[in-house]
Amino acid sequence: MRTKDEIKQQALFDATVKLVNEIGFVASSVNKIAKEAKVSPATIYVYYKNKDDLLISTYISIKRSLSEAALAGIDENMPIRSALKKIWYNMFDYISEHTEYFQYTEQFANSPYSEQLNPEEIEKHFEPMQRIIQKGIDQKIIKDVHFDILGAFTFYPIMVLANARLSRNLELTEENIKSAFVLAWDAIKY
Amino acid sequence: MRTKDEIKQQALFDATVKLVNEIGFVASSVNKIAKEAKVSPATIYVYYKNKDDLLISTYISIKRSLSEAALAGIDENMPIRSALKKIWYNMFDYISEHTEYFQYTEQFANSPYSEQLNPEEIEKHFEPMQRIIQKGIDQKIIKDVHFDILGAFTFYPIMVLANARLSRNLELTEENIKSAFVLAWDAIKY
Amino acid sequence: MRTKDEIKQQALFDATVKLVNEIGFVASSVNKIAKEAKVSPATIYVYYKNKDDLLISTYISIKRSLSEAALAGIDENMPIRSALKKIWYNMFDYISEHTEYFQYTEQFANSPYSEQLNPEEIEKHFEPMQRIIQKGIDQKIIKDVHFDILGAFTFYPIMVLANARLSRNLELTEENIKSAFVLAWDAIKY
Amino acid sequence: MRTKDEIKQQALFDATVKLVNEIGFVASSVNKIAKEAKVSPATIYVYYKNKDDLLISTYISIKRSLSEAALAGIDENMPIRSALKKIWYNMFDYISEHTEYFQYTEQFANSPYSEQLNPEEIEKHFEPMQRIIQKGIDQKIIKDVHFDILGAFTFYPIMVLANARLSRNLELTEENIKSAFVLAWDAIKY
DNA sequence: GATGAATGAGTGTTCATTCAT
DNA sequence: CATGAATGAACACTCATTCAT
Repeated sequence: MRTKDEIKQQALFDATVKLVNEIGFVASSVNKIAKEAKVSPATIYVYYKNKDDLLISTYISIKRSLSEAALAGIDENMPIRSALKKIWYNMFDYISEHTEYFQYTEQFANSPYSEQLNPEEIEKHFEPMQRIIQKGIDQKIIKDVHFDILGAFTFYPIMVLANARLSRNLELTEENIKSAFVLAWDAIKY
Repeated sequence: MRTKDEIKQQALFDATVKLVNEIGFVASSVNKIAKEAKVSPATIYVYYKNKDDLLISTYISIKRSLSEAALAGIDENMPIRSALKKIWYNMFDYISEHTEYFQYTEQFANSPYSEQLNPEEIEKHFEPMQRIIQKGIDQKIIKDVHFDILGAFTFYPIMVLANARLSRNLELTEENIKSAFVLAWDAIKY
Repeated sequence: MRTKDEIKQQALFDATVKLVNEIGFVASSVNKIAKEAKVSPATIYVYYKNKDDLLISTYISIKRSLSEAALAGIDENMPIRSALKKIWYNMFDYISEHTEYFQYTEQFANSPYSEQLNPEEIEKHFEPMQRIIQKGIDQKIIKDVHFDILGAFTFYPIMVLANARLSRNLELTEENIKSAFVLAWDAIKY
Repeated sequence: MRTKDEIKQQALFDATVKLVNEIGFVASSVNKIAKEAKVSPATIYVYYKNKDDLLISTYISIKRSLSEAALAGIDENMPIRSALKKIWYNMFDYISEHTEYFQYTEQFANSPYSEQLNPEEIEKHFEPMQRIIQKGIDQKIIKDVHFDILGAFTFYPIMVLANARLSRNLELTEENIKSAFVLAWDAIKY
């Protein structure tokens, strides 16, 4: 019964994201998630080893789809700046269309669950970005500093700006996004 | 009658920060915090209204001390770039000396507890930074964009770089900090 | 899956009544009731919404069975006096056989839990008595006064006399019950 | 400091009665009573051995004052019926003026605290009633049955009728009180 | 595979009481 | 005498997980 499986699993994914957004990580119990997904709590243990597994799988799932969205339409032969700009706008689009996914990852990344993650599991999805940036460094278009520093000024500000909790006063207008990319580029460009 | 015991309150603060760092927000129960502070669980309710109050007060306390540390030695008549650089290094120093405080705030800010915060309670401590930046904008030294955008490229990257969870591969050497400030300044300068 | 266990629910009912009798309402905690019923405290919440629900349900259950016992063998066409006498003796029998049920209701009725009761929920079981008395009034066999007054002299004294706490010195002999009914009848008869 | 003592003790008495009425026996904790009386919880233990002692003393206090009120203007040489009628009206007056005292005694009498009472402590206050009734029996004015039975039809119905919880539908008009006494007298008269 | 029942261990909080001043 | 601080034990209730079907 392949179909049935996937419907339940999707329902669990949706319920998990929804609940964590509405009531937070702490309050999102297995029973509540099960009820939200209209499934028995025991059923969760058919699909996942335990609660941690459910939460971690949900996180990975979102991260994978974020990276796919970010890389849509990217060709590694594009000019560096154009490629980064495209990625930037892709991310903003994705985040503003899926704020609930994004907020889930924010909560997850700062919880101890994240320690159970194999970091490479996530990083591999973002390798293309890393490759583009490395190319920029090699071509002396981008500053030659540690990748984490570049990332902190390229991608991380997106998270801050898209996070309603952290940027309460900022509207995500086209104008503002454009300005933000200018700052990002000025920061990293050679 | 006995008088309230400053030492106990400090022990509760320390225990809260320590436990949240070690086992995370979710697992940090009142009983565990009390045991860590070598105090009865009931005693917590002498000093705080409830668990939320304890966590929120701890957060505010840290934020206040971070802002004080950041502004140490700052004179608002200093040249803009020098002032920001000083703040930058102050923050790095503080965070690297108090990683546990910092990690606490990261977990807190992404938990639903943060919704109970009056945002102005925190923002007021960071007004001097805001004033310095505004002066830079007025003097056409800093780009004229929304403050939240400037902040996202000035102060938030510090958080990422100092956060061991997010920047696993980066060592916080003098060299790296220096590089990072260059990026920050390039991002925001006019 | 398992099915709900009638035996467990009965055990909870018995344990609740027993404990309230032995140690009183105040001291009858959920954990103690669970232990008495040889059940996990959590199991109580499978069968009842919360502690109040358990106590209220237990009360309603007893009241229903008391009214059923009181009305056993009653035909509304019997002569008024005979019917009331039969009810009287039924009540005494029931109460003396189930002192523990009765004492539970006494404690319950004088606790704030009783305010959560829908009064009609209870009263509906005692409507037949009310109808018999009304017939007595119509036939000028019983005094034409408010039903609550008649009740206070008919049924309530049973409670007092059967209550060991209130009538410590009285033995519930056949003789005494007979005498008591004479008083009740003299009080209400036209 | 005699005066101060009595003020505090009175405040504790008032607070106890008030709280038990408002939130019930179960919820009336020592700390809450102390706060209501504007006194430290520790102070209660200066005046009373423990919580039980406070509750029991409060009960005895009320019972004594009820009996005093009931016997006001009673001369043991009055005709039996007049004496009883006077007592009856006294009780109604007292109860309707002090419903909070009365409700306290109702809750107390049905709690396990009452087992710690020396019954004679209370009964001695009601001896005059008992003597009057005994005289009635001797004079063949009152039925020769056990005193507890007579009491169950004389004084207890007052409790029911005055108890708002038990007689929700009854207004305590002059008319109704008069009717009720007729029933009481008819019940016990020879 | 899927379920609701069942649970021991734990949750945040309040309890009656004692301590130190 | 009078107090607020302090507490271990208990409170009602929920947790993540397993059981029996």
